[in-house]
Amino acid sequence: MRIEDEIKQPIFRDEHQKAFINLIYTAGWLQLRQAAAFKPFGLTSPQFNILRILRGQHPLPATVALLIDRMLDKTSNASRIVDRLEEKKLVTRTVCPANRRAVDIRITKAGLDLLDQVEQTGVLYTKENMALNEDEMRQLNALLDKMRTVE
Amino acid sequence: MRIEDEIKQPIFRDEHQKAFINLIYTAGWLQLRQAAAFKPFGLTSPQFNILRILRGQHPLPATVALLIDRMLDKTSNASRIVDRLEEKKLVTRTVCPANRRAVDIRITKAGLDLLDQVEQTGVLYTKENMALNEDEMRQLNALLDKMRTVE
DNA sequence: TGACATTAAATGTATGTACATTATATTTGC
DNA sequence: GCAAATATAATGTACATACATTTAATGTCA
Repeated sequence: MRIEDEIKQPIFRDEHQKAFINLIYTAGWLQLRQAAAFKPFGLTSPQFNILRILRGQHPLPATVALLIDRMLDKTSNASRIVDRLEEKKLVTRTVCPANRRAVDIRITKAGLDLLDQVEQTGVLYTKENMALNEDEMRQLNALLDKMRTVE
Repeated sequence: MRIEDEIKQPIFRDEHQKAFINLIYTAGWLQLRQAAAFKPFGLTSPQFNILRILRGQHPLPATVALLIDRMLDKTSNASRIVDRLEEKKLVTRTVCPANRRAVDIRITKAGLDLLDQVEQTGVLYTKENMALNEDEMRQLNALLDKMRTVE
């Protein structure tokens, strides 16, 4: 369905305004689908993303600062998302011996297993979620990268 | 900056995964810029969007159901966003005389004036926020609309 | 060394998101 | 006319976002 019909706004000021709204709407649409896929596993999207970063570091630890650096949403509060993961015993938190201001965060066996489980359902980033072919995906990536080249 | 560098992930599984992450990242990037523009006026993005829908209806009222229907994020809680706008006296809420289950929501003069003020700064949906030309915007809109044609 | 700045994470507060439940009002079917 | 179903908005709860402040450890340099 075209964005005009999705939000019942027949006319946009220009293609810029329409692209802006279309982009935000489509990202929200994708995130809803992803959140629904995570739900049976008791995970939210940011929790899943942090687990993935920790697996990338494994068996080395990550600090909160490293998580923020790698996160999609850098303004979100990594500390509190790690709280939830720790409660679920998917990560551990220990004071870094080399620098006692920092905290070493590590993914547990249970965390690694849960990631595997989620990924085996194949719900992630797949063609089933996005009706574009390889070439269209490349065009989209190029447009998005270019869009952000302001200032 | 390419998405690879923005989130310091040099390799993606495929263009689909990259497009997924790029889309979510870029939407967040746009929303941050927009939120920063609204901040001097004491408005958040969802509050601004609801004011715009109400202006579109003005001088007719809108119900909560109509707001949800028109909102970009249909799962957000319109009732509570209207609470904030009412506290700031930018909208009024009265029980609909024709159907006392419904609530008539109207934008006030102060609300209309505030919208004008925000828009006169020219920060909205403009070329300054998105480094694509008219033709690229059209391509982007087409790709996004097509992307959502699954199921 | 000791005052001061800087770094790293946690905490506080307001708002929003996601989804379930509740409270009323209205509609429908008998 | 009245009980049950439905419609409409508000409320409750958990989590996340945005951003300011606090706490504690470390670095710097007179």
